[in-house]
Amino acid sequence: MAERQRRKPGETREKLMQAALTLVGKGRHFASLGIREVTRQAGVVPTSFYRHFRNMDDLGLQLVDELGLVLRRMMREARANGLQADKLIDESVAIFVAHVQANRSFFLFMAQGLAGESRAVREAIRGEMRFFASELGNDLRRLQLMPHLNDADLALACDLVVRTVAFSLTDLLGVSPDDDYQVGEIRRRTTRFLQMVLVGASHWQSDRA
Amino acid sequence: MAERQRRKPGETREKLMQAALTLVGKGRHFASLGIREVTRQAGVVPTSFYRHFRNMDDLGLQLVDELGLVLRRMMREARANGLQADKLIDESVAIFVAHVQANRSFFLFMAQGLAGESRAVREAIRGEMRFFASELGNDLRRLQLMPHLNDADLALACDLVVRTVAFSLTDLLGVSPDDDYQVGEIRRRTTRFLQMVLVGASHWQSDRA
DNA sequence: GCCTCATGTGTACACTCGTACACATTGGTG
DNA sequence: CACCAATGTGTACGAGTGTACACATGAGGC
Repeated sequence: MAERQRRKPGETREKLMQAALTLVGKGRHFASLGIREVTRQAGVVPTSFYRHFRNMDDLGLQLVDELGLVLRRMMREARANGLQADKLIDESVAIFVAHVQANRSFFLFMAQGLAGESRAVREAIRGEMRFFASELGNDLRRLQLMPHLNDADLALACDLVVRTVAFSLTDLLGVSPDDDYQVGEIRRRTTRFLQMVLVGASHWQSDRA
Repeated sequence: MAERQRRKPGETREKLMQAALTLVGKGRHFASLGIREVTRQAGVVPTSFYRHFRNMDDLGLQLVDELGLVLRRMMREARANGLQADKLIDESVAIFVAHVQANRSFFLFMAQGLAGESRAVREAIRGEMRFFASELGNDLRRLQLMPHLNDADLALACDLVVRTVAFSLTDLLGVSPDDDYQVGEIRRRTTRFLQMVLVGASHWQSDRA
């Protein structure tokens, strides 16, 4: 056990979370992972698992927390990018696609968790989506786009945008990340969806019965 | 074995599929089900499984086929319902909600399968959604709504509608079927989403750069 | 310098799992 | 009637699973 000395605190914990993500990235579903399987992938003895997590659901919840960080990074980059409205959708979608490719396993976990086995994980992921939508609402209000919408309708539109992007996520995860053509098609298609949603939002007030 | 005599052909096959759905309905994820577990729920010996399915993925694929029947029934009912445009969205959403409640396990399976472990099941479910969207396109064209859209843009709008409904599906499956208030909220919210999408589609052509 | 706590290891046990094999019973076809 | 294919049953085995328990080792506070 000479190599034990250089171990940082929390290292095994990270190895276990990373191991779960790796398995998900290899095509496994999170709900079908077992404790032994994860510890094996992490190169750790099974009993070590319990030093950090009570069970697999607990590990899932902590993964959602890290997922939150990934999403926040993505938002920050999108915000820093540009403010001219015409290219805004296009570039935001591009940033989204890039982040998904760079963190494929995380987003696979997110897509699985939306209809996953653990209610707690499901709701945690939905919470992240709600947060994302509300931040988007803040931005749109600040940029004075959609000034004719009241708060409730703006929130509705933002929710619809986030849902649309989330569904595109499952498209994106279904094709090989190296298949530039398919990825480009999904990017274009997502952009069109969002354009259509925003056209709907622009004409919303005036069209209501 | 006196009770063996009254067995119809294919009965065990149905019992197995129903057993898988039952387990999914109880909150389990399809990806985490095992052959023994399903046969136990079906009241059948494990080896019987292989008389009808090669493995769990195979059973999943056959479940998707049955899911197709459920979706077609739902479409037929929606079509038979009414043709006046103003209430069309409202009533279609109501029919959707009713069918989800009546076939909860099937739709749970569908929601899980969208990001499931088996690529074949994933693509089969997407195929069903594509079919649904194309039928919706036929109807909209026949009813002469959205006459200003060319075929590609109409298909785009229909795809967006189907995605929006599919996401609402996961909302609906997340609340108790007896919670009338929450179910009603989801129904109203879904209706608003679809209205917004259709407003976007109506103003699509004229707004494009 | 010692003691304690957080962390990691090794062993063990009772289950469950997928699946192979041989056998029993049926309904339909020659 | 004899026979076959389809379908169901029972048994068996090796591998994998969750987790309990006792033990080892390092870091930090007294």
